[in-house]
Amino acid sequence: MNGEYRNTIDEKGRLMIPPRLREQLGNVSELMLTKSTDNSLWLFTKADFQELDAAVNYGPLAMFNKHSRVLDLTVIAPAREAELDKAGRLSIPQVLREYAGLEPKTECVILGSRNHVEIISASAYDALMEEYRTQVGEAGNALSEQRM
Amino acid sequence: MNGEYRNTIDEKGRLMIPPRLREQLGNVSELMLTKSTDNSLWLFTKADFQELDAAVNYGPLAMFNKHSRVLDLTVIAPAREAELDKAGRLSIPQVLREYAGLEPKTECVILGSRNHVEIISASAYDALMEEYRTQVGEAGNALSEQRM
DNA sequence: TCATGAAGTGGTAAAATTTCCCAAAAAAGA
DNA sequence: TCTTTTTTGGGAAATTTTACCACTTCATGA
Repeated sequence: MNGEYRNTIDEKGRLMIPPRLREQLGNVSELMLTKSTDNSLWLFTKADFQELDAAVNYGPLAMFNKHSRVLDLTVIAPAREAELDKAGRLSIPQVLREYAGLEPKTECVILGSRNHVEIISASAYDALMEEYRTQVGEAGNALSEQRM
Repeated sequence: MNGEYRNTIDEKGRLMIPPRLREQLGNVSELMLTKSTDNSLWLFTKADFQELDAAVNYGPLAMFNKHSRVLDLTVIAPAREAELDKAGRLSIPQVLREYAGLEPKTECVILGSRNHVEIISASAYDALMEEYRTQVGEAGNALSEQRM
């Protein structure tokens, strides 16, 4: 999934997902919306989310595993079922809106990334990009060494 | 089970469990409420709790196994039967309230996680998240190595 | 024994929010 | 330009939340 788009949250807390991204999500109606790790939100198809959930919470005693618990409480547990209305809009529950700083009328960036859509306020996005652009070189070197 | 919600304990020590989570608990009336590992509480259906109990206390000699005993005494043994009233409210026994720092009028976070609901005071939650968010990268790496 | 009151339990009605849907407006494509 | 698709806004219905009230139980002391 790819593509960067911008849109504003309307007065009712809804965000329009561009048709291209809807299509890439498979025009599926069952979605999951959750917190990411950077004050942004991630939107998955339910199937993809469940795969992630299963990988994090593996086995009946996962709740006692520190690593599982960290990922579960930060990313998996906060997830909410979501779907797009007939006009392709996503309504974002209040807890998630607050986490991502998405008050009504906020401009935000909508990014297609691999198996999910990332939703982030424009201001948080700009700040994040400023930080990440300084790290691109380093990240690229480190990753390519790991893989070769 | 998924979803994050916030609510306050009422003057009588009761906490309203949001309809979405009630539904995910299967609208069952027989529940078990117990201590978790982080000054929070876990709410299970009786069936799921028994499953956990069985996983922790495996075999007739579990009581001699140090690990079983640790988990049993900290998490399984303190469990109390619980049920929700017609308005979906949970009354929390005093011992458990004290463990989790949940006095009346305390704001708390209610999280659906896998097969249970986690109940934690808002202040404890914020502290925990601050800690956990710094550990997400590490946890993700550790888990993905284990699983591959 | 009975009145009193505190603490817990159960319920209701109104207010606020969310969800769902429709239709007009705008944009895009032919 | 005309048709089709997309976007925006708003209204109505349904749900959820809040605030409040009534009742039971239990302990106390007159």
